[in-house]
Amino acid sequence: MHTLPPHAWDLSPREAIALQQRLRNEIVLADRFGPLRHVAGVDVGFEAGNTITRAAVAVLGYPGLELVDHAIARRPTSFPYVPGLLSFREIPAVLDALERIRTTPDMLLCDGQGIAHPRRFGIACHLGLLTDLPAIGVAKSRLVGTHAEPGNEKGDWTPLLDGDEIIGAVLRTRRGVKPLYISPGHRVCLETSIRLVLDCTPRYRLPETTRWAHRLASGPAVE
DNA sequence: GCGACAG
DNA sequence: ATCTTGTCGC
Repeated sequence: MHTLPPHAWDLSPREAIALQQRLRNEIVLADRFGPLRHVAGVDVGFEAGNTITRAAVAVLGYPGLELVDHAIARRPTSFPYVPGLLSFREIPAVLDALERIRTTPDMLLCDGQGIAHPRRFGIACHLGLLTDLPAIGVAKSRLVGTHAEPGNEKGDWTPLLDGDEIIGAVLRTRRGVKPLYISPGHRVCLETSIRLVLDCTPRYRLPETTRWAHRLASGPAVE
């Protein structure tokens, strides 16, 4: 697929934060998309002592969830892991992988937060904006916010709050497992994000999109 | 100054 | 994220 010309990536942490403050105003938190035919999982892994970043994209049919396309890309790691600035470390390699995809997805499920972020600009917001695709943040743990423990059944959820602002949902995707932290990234609302994630999670704790992307990004160094 | 802190 | 064996539970 084709992606928009991105901004510079060789930024200092303070410049990166300034960019987030500027780009956060472009985020759309309402459903802005047509029929869903393909959903994609995006994930990143590291090799050679973190010096190489490996990104993977897995495109699945919806609602069947069968793998229809995938791509992997590697590039030297150029930004450290800094809580709140994850996208600057991972997105450059992800864009490389997206350019190798044949089937442009209708929705991205990203590993990490959407607006459940100190500046409401997690990796799902950043990637959604640069690709102009609807994007949802699916995180395995919390970055910011407070919440009550959701019920124990699949589909149970509680709001993730920052003060009195709802920034996401703590969602039980399977009975008795640790909940996932869901938050919209771009062109999708929270309610739709929750429904989509549940639709993509028929059996395990993580969505099939995430499982495929993770397998490709962290599995045996093939391709 | 003392914790917290996506991946 | 990544380094790593066995182990508890359905």
